[in-house]
Amino acid sequence: MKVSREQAAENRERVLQTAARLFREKGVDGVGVAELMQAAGLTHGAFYGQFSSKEELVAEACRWALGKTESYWERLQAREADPLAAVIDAYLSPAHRDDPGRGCALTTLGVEAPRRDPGVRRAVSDGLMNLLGRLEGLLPRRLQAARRRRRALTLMASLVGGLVLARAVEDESLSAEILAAVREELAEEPPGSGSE
Amino acid sequence: MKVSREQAAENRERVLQTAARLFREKGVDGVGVAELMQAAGLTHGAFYGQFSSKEELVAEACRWALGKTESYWERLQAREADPLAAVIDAYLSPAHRDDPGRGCALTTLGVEAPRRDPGVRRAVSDGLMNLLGRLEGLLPRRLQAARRRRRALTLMASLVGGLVLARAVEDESLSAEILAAVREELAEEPPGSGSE
DNA sequence: ATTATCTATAGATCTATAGATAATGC
DNA sequence: ATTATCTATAGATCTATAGATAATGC
Repeated sequence: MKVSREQAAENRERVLQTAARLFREKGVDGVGVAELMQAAGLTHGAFYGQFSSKEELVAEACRWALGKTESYWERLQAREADPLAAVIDAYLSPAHRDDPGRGCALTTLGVEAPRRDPGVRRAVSDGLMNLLGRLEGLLPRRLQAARRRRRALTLMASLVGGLVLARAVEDESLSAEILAAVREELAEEPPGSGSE
Repeated sequence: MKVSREQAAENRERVLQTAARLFREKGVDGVGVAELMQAAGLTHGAFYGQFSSKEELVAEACRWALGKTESYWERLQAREADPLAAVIDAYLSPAHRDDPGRGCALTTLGVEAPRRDPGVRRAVSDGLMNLLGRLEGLLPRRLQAARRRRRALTLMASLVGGLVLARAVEDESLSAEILAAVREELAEEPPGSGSE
């Protein structure tokens, strides 16, 4: 049965959101189109009216997920007294670690990007560049632009790596230690010193 | 046809090495047992005489790959004047970025660990702990043990995240910029200051 | 009339196993 | 006799498509 144009757009959005969650949780190859569509409350066949291939969906899901992370950072920036510390603490929190399905896609889909279609890599690149821009904006103004840039790149790397490692290990106490270590070290390093 | 016990051990080792490479390159779900065995020069069926399941092979391949990285670091430590700088430069080199099949498994299999069997997580945890121990040993002695530990954890996170991001992006110049930024920032930060 | 969604299926994969084969090693 | 490897296949999945259905929107 056909649905209204509006309903169809809603359905598509729901597929995208479901895909973004399942791909992050189980990996792209760990989720079939049929399973995905069932989770979104639609049938397998309806998928190909919405997307031309699974790979196209992967790219759009990456873009969608990274956009969500960016708008989350934007909200933090608007309401927190120390937005940089807020981003770091939220990123390296146990809650983020334990919820990859809703978390930053760089730590999940980002690792799959190199072996996927150019569209996926494009989506990840764009998302990363946007997040880097946000981070740069949170760093102290007194730093030279080139320093801020370098600092933002390294910060992003530490966040991503810290979360990946905290998720990878089996031992809960080691995992908590990783999160705390990176958090503390990022906080302590005089981030605006520029005086090496 | 049966082969000698020695030959059988060689075959098993070759399967392990092939698996460690292909899993890192294409992801665990991206390689079938049949494809893998063919690449190792054996038949599909021979696999189940060597391993009880694909998942068991994944765990052993993780352990094998991380062991290789550790012995590589050990070699650097033995022959380089500044072994810490050597490890960092090698890790964040374009050569490492462009050869995931032979590179550090934390950046590839590490991300898959959370969704795999406990044996895989165990292998990754053990490998990571060994690498962390090596890193701690490379940090300046004058630092307190707790500081060294924290520094090693953060360093490892920056290395892993930097490599993951450098591989994820499409744009070669952005990728090179990421590697250089993390390398420089890790070198500049007075790694033994302890004077925040 | 158009089109979003449905059911059903083709064709290609996947892991794992069963049973045969042939060389090793007692 | 044992056993590492082989061929062949079962049974379950996977992506993608073809053709039917039924509600929307002109």
